[in-house]
Amino acid sequence: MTGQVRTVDGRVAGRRGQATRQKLLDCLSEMLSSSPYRDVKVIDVARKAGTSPATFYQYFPDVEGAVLEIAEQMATEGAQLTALVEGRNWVGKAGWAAAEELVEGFLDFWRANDAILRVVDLGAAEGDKRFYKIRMKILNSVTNSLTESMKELQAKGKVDKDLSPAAMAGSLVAMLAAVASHQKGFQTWGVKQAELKPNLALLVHLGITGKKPTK
Amino acid sequence: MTGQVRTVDGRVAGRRGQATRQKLLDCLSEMLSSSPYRDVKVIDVARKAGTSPATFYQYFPDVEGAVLEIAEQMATEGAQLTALVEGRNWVGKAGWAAAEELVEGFLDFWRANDAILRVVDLGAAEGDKRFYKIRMKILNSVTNSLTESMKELQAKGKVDKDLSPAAMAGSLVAMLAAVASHQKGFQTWGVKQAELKPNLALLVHLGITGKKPTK
DNA sequence: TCGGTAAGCTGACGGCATGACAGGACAAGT
DNA sequence: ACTTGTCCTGTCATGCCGTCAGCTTACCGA
Repeated sequence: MTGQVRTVDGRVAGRRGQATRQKLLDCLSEMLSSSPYRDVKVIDVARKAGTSPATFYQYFPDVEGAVLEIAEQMATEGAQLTALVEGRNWVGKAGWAAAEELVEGFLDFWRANDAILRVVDLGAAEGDKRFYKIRMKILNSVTNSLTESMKELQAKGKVDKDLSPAAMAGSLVAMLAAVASHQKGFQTWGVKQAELKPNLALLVHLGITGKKPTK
Repeated sequence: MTGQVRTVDGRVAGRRGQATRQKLLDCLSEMLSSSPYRDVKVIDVARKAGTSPATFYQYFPDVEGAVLEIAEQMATEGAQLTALVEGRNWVGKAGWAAAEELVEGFLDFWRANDAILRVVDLGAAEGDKRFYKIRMKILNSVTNSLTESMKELQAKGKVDKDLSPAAMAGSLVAMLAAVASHQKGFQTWGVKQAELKPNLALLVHLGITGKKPTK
């Protein structure tokens, strides 16, 4: 499917090579969590991985290239987020549960990958299509499912027809992503995690169904 | 109030110095719009401003320091966003108008300052308190006003009392900020600007009042 | 008009990251 | 032990960073 792993100069990487490569990715990932993206240097990553800068450049064109790789891996895992929405029933108590679990799952995923997601967000906002695509890959899985759910509700006449499901789903998902990436901020400020989740769930429910949830 | 403008080594800047300083800030601002934050180099900014790198370091400790300056200026202008919420009536038609104008004003402000806001967002997400403070300065003006509005509605019994106004306002503002910073993305994808705004306004209205708007 | 003083700017330099290359180290098969 | 292809590193040219001494410019009081 994805073809073999190759070095920058075209050689196929063997077992040892792949291990080194992965170690570099892991170290980079760690560095992204601990220091500003702008200050992450190839030489530091290489040192941390117990190798030399030259080795880094054998597997990646530059830091950005390696980041894209990590992001790609994460995006693949992120596809599982679809499961949070797909086949859900948005009516009655089940609807409230669906909203709650969506919020929960989303925040968890974001917390687990916050460092790399920050960089992806920045890249996407700066207009880099490669990052944008990755961000889409993650968000689309949720957005599309939500859009479908809303369309169904519209078809049954339970939601105003003049709403754009895509825009609504997109806005909700953007909200979740934004809140998720500033979770620490909310905490530092006055808002507790416990208060945040029900509010988000409420907004999601209101947005999708147009009605207050029955808890 | 703000004291005099000073160089890094403590001298007070005169008229000429301030002009140079401002020119550097303008050029930096421009560069942030046209190239990735990570790739903005002091030497490029200096060249663009028709001066030397050494001059840059006379006024700013580093690129980040200069960015903070720009962000500070923007945050001051951003305080006017409060006007979009303060003293608003959220009942009936006026409520819908309030929601619409809030969304409109927010997206406009973001579009006008997207480059610097991206960087502020990143800095805040990375945990830098200085950037976080600036982000707060902008968002708080809106968040606090919204929180007050909700509390009033709660006092009148028009909104559930078990909701946290702060969390709700924070979530809504975070949503607006997120959607605003990915406006281009939404367009590139299938969602049109014209569809986006009413949906956001609807969500804001639903979140604040708990009810569907009367248009 | 004429210094004197402080502001303003720059050339130059050591230091470090980048990115390329060639050659040596290593593992696996014969 | 030898060969082959993979893997790593020493080294080097290049370019940016951040700092300093020192030069130029503007302002001001005598």
